[in-house]
Amino acid sequence: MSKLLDGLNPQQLAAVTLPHHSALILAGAGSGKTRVLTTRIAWLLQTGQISPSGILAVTFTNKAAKEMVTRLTTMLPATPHAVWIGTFHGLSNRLLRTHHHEAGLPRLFQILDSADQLSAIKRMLKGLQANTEKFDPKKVQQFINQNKDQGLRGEQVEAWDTYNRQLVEYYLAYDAQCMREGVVDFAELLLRSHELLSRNQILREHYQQRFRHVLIDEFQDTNRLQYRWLKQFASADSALMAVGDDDQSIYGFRGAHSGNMNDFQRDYAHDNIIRLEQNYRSQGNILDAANALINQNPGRLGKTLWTAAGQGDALQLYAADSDQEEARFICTQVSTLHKQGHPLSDMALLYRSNAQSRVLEHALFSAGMAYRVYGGLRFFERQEIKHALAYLRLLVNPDDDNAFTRIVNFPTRGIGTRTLEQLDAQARQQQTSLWRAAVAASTDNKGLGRFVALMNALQDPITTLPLPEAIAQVLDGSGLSIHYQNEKDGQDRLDNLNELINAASVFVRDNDSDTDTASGANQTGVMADFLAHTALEAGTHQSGNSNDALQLMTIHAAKGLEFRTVFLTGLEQGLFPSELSMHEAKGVEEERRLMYVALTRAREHLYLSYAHTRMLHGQTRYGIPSQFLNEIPAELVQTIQPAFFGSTNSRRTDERAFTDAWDTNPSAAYSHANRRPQANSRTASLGAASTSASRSPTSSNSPWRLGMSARHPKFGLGVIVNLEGQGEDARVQINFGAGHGIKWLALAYARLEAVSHA
DNA sequence: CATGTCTCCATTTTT
DNA sequence: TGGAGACATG
Repeated sequence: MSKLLDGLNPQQLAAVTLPHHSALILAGAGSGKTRVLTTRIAWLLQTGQISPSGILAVTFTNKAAKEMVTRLTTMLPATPHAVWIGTFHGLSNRLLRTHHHEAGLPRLFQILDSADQLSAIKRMLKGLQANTEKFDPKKVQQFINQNKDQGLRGEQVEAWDTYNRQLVEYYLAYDAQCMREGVVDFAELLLRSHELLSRNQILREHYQQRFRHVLIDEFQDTNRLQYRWLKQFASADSALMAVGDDDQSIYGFRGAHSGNMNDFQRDYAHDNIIRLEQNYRSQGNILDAANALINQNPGRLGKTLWTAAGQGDALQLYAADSDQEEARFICTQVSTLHKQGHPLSDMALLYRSNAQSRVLEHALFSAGMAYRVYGGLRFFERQEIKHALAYLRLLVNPDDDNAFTRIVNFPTRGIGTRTLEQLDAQARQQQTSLWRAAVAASTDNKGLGRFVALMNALQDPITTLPLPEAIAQVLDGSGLSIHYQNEKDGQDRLDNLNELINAASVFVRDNDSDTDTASGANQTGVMADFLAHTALEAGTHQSGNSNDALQLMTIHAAKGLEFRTVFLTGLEQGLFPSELSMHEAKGVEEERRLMYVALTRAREHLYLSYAHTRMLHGQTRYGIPSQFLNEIPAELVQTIQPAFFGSTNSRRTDERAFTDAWDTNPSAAYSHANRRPQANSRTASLGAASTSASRSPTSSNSPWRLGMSARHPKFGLGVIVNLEGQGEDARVQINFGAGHGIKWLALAYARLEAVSHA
C-alpha cells in the first residue's frame, strides 16, 4: 500500500487519501490528474473503505475511461470489474439498457450518432413539409441538442416568437419520431437517464446507496445536464470528487459550463479545494509564459503552475512573411531537430483551425517529411461501415427508418424515388414504419419484394450465428461485398468491411464475461450491444501506420497530450484569437484558455510563429501578430531572424506530386510522404522572397500599400488590409487588432502615420 | 442513375 | 482556395 502512495507530492497525497468528503481538485495541466484519480480509487479499494461496486467514475472520452481502467489494473492485484468507470454516455447507455422498461424504451433501442440524428431531422422536416431554407436542419439539430443539454424537453422550452415556437414543434415531432423508431440520440441518453432517476425514487435510492464515491474527470467540461445527472447518483453522504481545471475550459461552444465548478464548490466541496500546481511536464520558461498569459483572464479560480525542473530554453518566436514561408521554416526546424535524434512523433504542429493544416502539409510533403494529421472520419463513421451497420440495425430493429432509408436501395436494386415516396406516404398514413409498409407493399412491388425477402433471409443468421459470422453473412447477402469488389477504388472499403468483422470479434472477446451490460443473453442482444458500441465509440481518428511521424492537429485535439517540441502556428490576430470569437461575450477569454492549453502541451521546446500574409478563403489576408504574443513576457521569448528559407518556385515537381497524391487519396499522400527519401537540395536565397503583390488606391501616387503598418492617433497600430478609391475618395481598411478591430478610414481625413516595417 | 457543373460558404468537437 | 451540396445533363 505504501507503494501506491510513493512519489506523490503533498497535494496529490492529500487528494488521494482525502477522508469521506466531497472535494474539488483544481488540477493544472501536467499536474498528474489522472494519476490522482486512479490512485484515489485504488486507495479506497485497498484500504477496504469501499467495495468496487460502491465507486462511480465518470469521464468524457472513451480514451480517458480506458486509461483509468488500464492504470487501475496496474495498481491492483485484479481488475475490479464492479467499479463503474465510463463516459457519461456509456454509463447512461448501461443504465438505460438495464432499466429500459422503466425508462420507456424498447429493449433493443439503438443510438443515433450526430450524422444519424441529422438525417433523422431531415426526414422529420420533410415529412412536415418544413421550409428548410428558413429552418436549416443543422440549426434545428442545434436547437434540439442545446435544449436537451440544458435538461429541457420540448414542452419546457419557452418560445416567445413564431420562429422559436416552430422550432419547439420540430423538437417535439423529432422526439416523437425517435420514440416511434426506437432510437435515442446522444443528448437523449443523458436526459433520459436523468429523468429516469429523478422520477423513480426506488431506482434513485438504490443507486445513491450504492455509489458512496463519485469521481468526475474534466469537470470544467460538463454541461448543466451532466452536472444534474451526476447529482442523481450522489446521496447526502456520498463523497464526490470533481477534478478539473477552469483554465482549460475550451468547450464552451458546445455547452460546457465551467461555472459548474463554482456551483460544485457551493453545493458539495465548500472549503475542500485542493490545488495541484506542481507541473511535471514543462520546463520553467514555458510555464512562466503560460501563467502570465492566463493571468489576463478575470474570474479564475486561481492557480499558478510551477516546476522543479529548470527554466529550459526560451520560447522561440518566428515572424514569417507568408503562411508558406512559415511552413517552410517549420519544416527546416523539424528536419534539424530530427537529424539531431529527436523523434518526429514527439513533435507536434498545432493550429487553431483545420484549414491551416493544408499549407503545412504541403511544405512537409515537399520536404519528404513523415507526418500524420488528426481529424477526419473515424472508423465507424465511414460510408461503407455505416451502410453495413444500417443492415444490422434494421435486422435488430425493423422500425429504424433511418437505417431503412439508407440501405433500401443500396446497393442499387431498382427501387426508385417514386416507389420510396409512395412507401413513405403509406407509412405515414398508417402510422407505421417504412419497413412494415414495405412488407405490406412487397407483393405488389417487385423491388420491395426482393428487399423484404432478402432481409427476412438474413434474419436467421442474426439470431443464430456468433456475431462475426452473422456480420459476414450480412455483408455477403446484402450485396455490399460484391458492390465494393466491383467498384474501381473499392479495395479500401472492402478492407474496412473486413475490419468490421474483426471489430466484432474483438467486441465479443472483450464482452463475453460481461453479462451486466448485455441487452439479453441471445445473439440479437449481443448484436444490439455491438451496435450501441459502434455509436458510442466511433474509433480513433485515422492513425494508420504507427511509424515515426510528425503530429499535426488542432489545439483542441491536442488537449490532454504532450510533446517534447511544439510548434504553435498561425498566431495572428483574427485567426487566433479567431475573428468570430472576438464578437462573442467572453470569446477572447476562451481563446486565451485555448492558447494556455497550447502552450502547456510542450515539454522542452516551444516555437511560436505567425505570418504577415496568409491565404485565407482564397484571398491573401494581411495580419498582425496575435494579442496573445503581447501577453507573454518578452524576456521569455527569443526572436528568430528570418533567413535562408528556400525560394518559392523551385518546388513545382513536388507540389505537383503532392496535389496528385492528395487528389487520389489523402492518406496515400501521407504514406507517399512517408516513403519519400529526404531529398530537396535547398537552394539558399538571400533574403526571404516577398510574395505580397503591392496594390494601391487606383492610379494614385499614394504612399499607402497593402500590408503596410500605420498608426492612428486613436486606434493605435494597425495593418492595411484593403485599399480602394482615389484622390478625395481614397479609403483604406486597417486591422487594428483586438481593441478596435478592422475599420475603413478615409485617407483625406484620417490622421494616419506610416510605420516602417523593420 | 451516374456524373458533371455551379454556387455557396467558411472555428473549435466528443459522445 | 477547396469542399459540400444542389441542380442539370447524358
